[in-house]
This record gives sequence, structure tokens and C-alpha cells, in this order.
Amino acid sequence: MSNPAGKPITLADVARRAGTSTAVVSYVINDGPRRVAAATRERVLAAAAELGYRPNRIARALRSRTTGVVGLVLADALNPYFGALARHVEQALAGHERLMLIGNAGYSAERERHLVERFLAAQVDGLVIASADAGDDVAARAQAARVPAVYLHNGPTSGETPLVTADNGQAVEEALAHLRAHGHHDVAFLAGPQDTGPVGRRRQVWQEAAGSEAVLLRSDYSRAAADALIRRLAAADAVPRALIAATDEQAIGVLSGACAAGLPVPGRIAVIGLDGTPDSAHTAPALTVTGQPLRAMAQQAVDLLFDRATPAPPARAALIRRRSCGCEEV
Amino acid sequence: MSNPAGKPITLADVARRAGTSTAVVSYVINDGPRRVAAATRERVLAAAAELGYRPNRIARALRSRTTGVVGLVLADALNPYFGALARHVEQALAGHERLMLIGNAGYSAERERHLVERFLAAQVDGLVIASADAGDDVAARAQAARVPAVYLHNGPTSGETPLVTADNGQAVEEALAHLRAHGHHDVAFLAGPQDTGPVGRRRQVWQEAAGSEAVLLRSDYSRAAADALIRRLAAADAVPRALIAATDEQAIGVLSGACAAGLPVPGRIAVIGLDGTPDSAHTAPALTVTGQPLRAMAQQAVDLLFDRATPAPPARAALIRRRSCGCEEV
DNA sequence: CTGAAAGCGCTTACAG
DNA sequence: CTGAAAGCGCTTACAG
Repeated sequence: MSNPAGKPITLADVARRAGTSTAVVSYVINDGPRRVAAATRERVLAAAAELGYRPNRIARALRSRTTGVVGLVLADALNPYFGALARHVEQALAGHERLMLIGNAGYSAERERHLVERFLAAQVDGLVIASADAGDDVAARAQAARVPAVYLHNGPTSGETPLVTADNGQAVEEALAHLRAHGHHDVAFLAGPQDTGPVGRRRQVWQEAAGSEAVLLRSDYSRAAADALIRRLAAADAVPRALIAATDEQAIGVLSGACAAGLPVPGRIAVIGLDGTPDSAHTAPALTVTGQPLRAMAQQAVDLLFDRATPAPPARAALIRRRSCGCEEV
Repeated sequence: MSNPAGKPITLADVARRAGTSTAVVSYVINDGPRRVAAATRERVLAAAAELGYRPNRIARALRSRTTGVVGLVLADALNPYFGALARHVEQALAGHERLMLIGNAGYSAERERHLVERFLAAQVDGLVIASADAGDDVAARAQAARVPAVYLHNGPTSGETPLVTADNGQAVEEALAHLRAHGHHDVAFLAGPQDTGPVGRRRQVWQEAAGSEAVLLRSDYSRAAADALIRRLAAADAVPRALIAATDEQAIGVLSGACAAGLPVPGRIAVIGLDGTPDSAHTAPALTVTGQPLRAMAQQAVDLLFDRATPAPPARAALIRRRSCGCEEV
């Protein structure tokens, strides 16, 4: 509520009405850091309520040097893996009474750096960076500005900024073992364009476990690219019988490409995705995945920002059996 | 960059180094509102660069009463329809040099109101509200606080706040005509739980065009719910030959349910979705949709916030022919 | 337990 | 064209 003139109510207005000082009003509103006599307290609360006082967080931020806002630099919220991560980060932040500024960098280190600068200028209390590529240490600027930062999912190997990831190796091993249990001796792998970061690690673990004979495929991290790849392979009759996709996005593209090419899944090609995004539950057929502990990862990243706790060991991914691997529908 | 003590550089530091006043430094940094002599200007720029000066936007915000931040209250970023809208809003905002605070209300009016309060306290320059239900006028508080607000996709019928939507009626008519051209006389409609907002309007237009005999189905706006519904119908042998889904989420659920039930799409059931989300291009089979002009809608909403232009007539949705309606793959 | 006042880092009228 | 200074709305040492 505003007064008739439309001007917002300030602390001073409340103090005047309660017949006290702005200091006391501040102590009442913030429950500290000083104690206030019960009677005074009541008068202040009543005045604030009558006037419809709402604190101006910007003024508070300037004085106390804390804005209550955290910046999230994200690769791409439309990719359900990052989208789900963003949701969990927002919820974890809400638990700390923080608001979330979001910026999609769209796979560009340049734009990541730009977003970090803008967020720092906005005086964020912390920075969470969840990028697809992890070339440069974009969080270095945050360190210099003494703003806590944390990498989520992916981060540079060097540098001071902590990194929260899942146990990607174990996820791959589980997926591979499962397809072998379905009788597939040769399991192909659909990797990304380069073998960097956690997704590169997935490829590496697969390579070690599957042997150097195993078929390696590559596509961009998009449904469209994987879809196109499968159609091309189908035309050349070179589609593998079983495949692990580095990301769910690619796995979903494989499903749609196989459908378009008339190749039944899992009959002609069995597929497992390694992310465990919400989307994977409702594809046609339903996608078997290793479910990354996204919520736990987001929570840990946020806790790290405020508590500066030591990073816990990565949570394990759990295999979620659905139809695309050859299991019966549950 | 910070000085050795780690304290951020301020305007006053730059002024001291350039041997001038803070006023002049401010004029140089902001390119106005006053002119500055070229020589002075050079000295200031040099000093700022040497010190690595970065303006504190919070201090600026307190003084100039504009934060450069806009709040987006969203139903659910994991729903690709809202997720795509959010991306477009962010991009439109970047065109105005604005940062975006985001909050997912998760289909709760209570949480929407809470987010509006928090964003207002953070002194946002504007508010975009994209909700699924549109019961209460949650933007009313913004009006009272004289903060520009705009509803996107959905909004209350009464109230001052402008609303940007697409031409939903035309989309339905186009989808219906297309399925009829494929020889389907009876076209069912999968509506949401209630017939409110733009999605309710879709159902209404379908009802008028398809006649009162036509089959109306209902499910929640989720893949899971539509998936379960189709399995149930399949068990009762009551699956329609052709269906328009109120949202892509539901259409995708229909695809996965049909797959699980062994019902070929489009052979046994033809499907069209009414959103045109990016996801719809890579389902199995690819989903025919009426493509809502999401980018144009987001752009218009943001322009409305800053220019207070009059709302343009809603952009028309275009039919995107893919496989699920019975068209051949392109 | 409370009041008067300084100060956070800017922007911008007000004088020169 | 430029400088000295007020003031945005808070928080918090400093006195009483």
C-alpha cells in the first residue's frame, strides 16, 4: 500500500508515526541486532501495519552489502537437464530466502563471461555456474570480487571455484552392464562433439569398459542432431543394435530418428540415456536412463555457496528401467 | 579488479585519480546527462580503466530508482511451453539491457502472490506474469506500487494489467480443418481439468466447430496424466481415431501412452498439439502442431512494459505439418 | 533501552 | 564546463 500521493512508505514514516527513531524501527523489522522493549515494539508493528510499510531491499542492500539475490548462469534452460537443474537451484535458494537472477549463456563462453559481469555489477550474493562446455574459468572474476561462486555439473579443472558433479563413471558402467544383461555384446556410444567435462568422462569410461573395438558415434547435444544422425545411419544400414547416449537430449533424438526410419525401439535398437531428465519418462517408447541426482547436486551447490562446506562425494546415479532398453513396461 | 585491500573501486576513487569531481565521472560513465570536455573525459576514462572501476548498480538503483531488473513469474519452466516463453522474455529483456529475476509459481496463486511481493521489494522495474491458471489479479499489487506489469499467455478478465495472448481460436480451427482433410470426421479434444484462460478458449472453439456430439476428454496438463489416460482408454478400446490436444505436453503424453499400448500413431490415432513447442519436433513420431508465435508474444509483452504501447492484435499460429496427423515425413 | 547521526555509492539539482 | 553537496532508504556504531 502507498499513501495517497503514491509515494512508498519508508522507515522514517513508520518511525514518525510510532513516535520513535528509525534505528528502533529497523531493530523491530529485522528482529535485531538490538533488543527493543515490548511496548515500543508493539507501537512500531502497529504503525508499520497501518501504513502498509514494505522494506526497500535496495536501500538495505547498499548499506548491508547483501542483496538476497544469487545469479545462475545456465547453458540452456530449454535443455531439460539444465532446466531441471535450474528448478532445483531455485528451490534450494528459496530455502535460504534468496531470489534467483537467471541468464542463459547458450553454450558461449563469451556470453557466460558477460553474464558474470552483469550479475557481479548487480551485487549478487553468490554465483552458480552450470555450463555445457567448461573451457575458461569464468568464475575467476567472482573470486577476485570476493563473491562466492560454485560450478555445477561442469567446471574447469584448475582454479579455486568448487565443482559439484555426479558420479558419471558409475552411471556408464551401470548402463553398460544392463544392456549386456539384455544380451547385447556390442554396445555403441553416442558422444558429443568433443570429449570435455562430465560428458567426456562418460565417453572415456565407456571406452575403457567396452573396448577399443566398440563403435563410437558423435553428434551435437541436441535432439535434432541425434535424430538426423540416426536417419543417416539407417540409410546406410549401419544402425547399432544397442546404444548408450551421452545425454538424454541425444537419446530422445535417437528415438525420434529411429521412429522416422521405421526402426523399432528396443527391437531393432536398444537405447539408454545417461541424464535421467523428467522428459525421459514420457517418450515413445519410455526411455531407460541412469537418473542423475539433480536435486541433491543443486542443493549441495547452494549449500556450498553459503556454508562453504567441503564438497561431499558425488551422489550415485540409479538405473531407471523402462522400455527402451528391452525391459518390459512396468 | 579490486585494489590490494580487496575493496571495490568507487566513483570517488576514480574522481580522485582523475583529479575531478564525482559528478563529472558519473557524466562520463553514463554518457550524460551533462556534456564533459574531451580532455577531462579522457582523463576519467583512463583513470577508470587503470583502476578497473565497475559501477555498483545497487547504489545507482537507490538513487535513480531503477534497478535494470525485471521479474518473471512463471507457471513452470520445465513445461516447454513456459520454458520457451521464458527464454524469449529473457532475450527481449536483454535487448532493453535488463536482467531477469525468475520465479516458478508451480500452478499456485498463493505462490504467485508471494513472488510478486518479493520482486516488488527487490524494486524490479517491471513484472511479467505467465501463469497457467488466471484466477486472481496478482498484478494488482504492482499497479498499486506503480510498477508496470503485463500478463503473458493468460490473465484475469478484469483489472488494469494488459494481457498478451495468441489467437487461440484460429489455431483450433486450423487443426480441425487439417484433420478433416485427412478424412477424420470425428475429432476428439483433450482438454485440461477446467476450461479457463486461453486453453479453455481452445476447448470452446473446438466445441462450436466440432459439434456437441464430439468426444471430450480431460486430463491434467502433464505428460504423465495424458499418458495414463490413453492407456486407460486403450484398455477399454475407447481410443478416438483423431484427437486435438489442448497443449503439447498432453499431446506428447498421448504419444507415449499410445506407444505403450501398442497403438500406432497416426495409423490408429492421429494427433495434433496446439502449442508448437520446440520439443514437438523430435517426438516419435514427430508431432504436428499449430505453432504459437511465442517469440513475438514475449517481445510484445516486454515492449509493452517499457513503451506502454497499445497491445497489437494477437499473432496468428501457423500449422506445422509433421507425421502425427497422417502427413508424410518431410 | 533508545535517539541522533554517519555512511553505503551513486545521481543530479545548485552554484559558480 | 565543472565542483561541492544533498539525498535515495536503509543499518549500525556511538552516545546517552
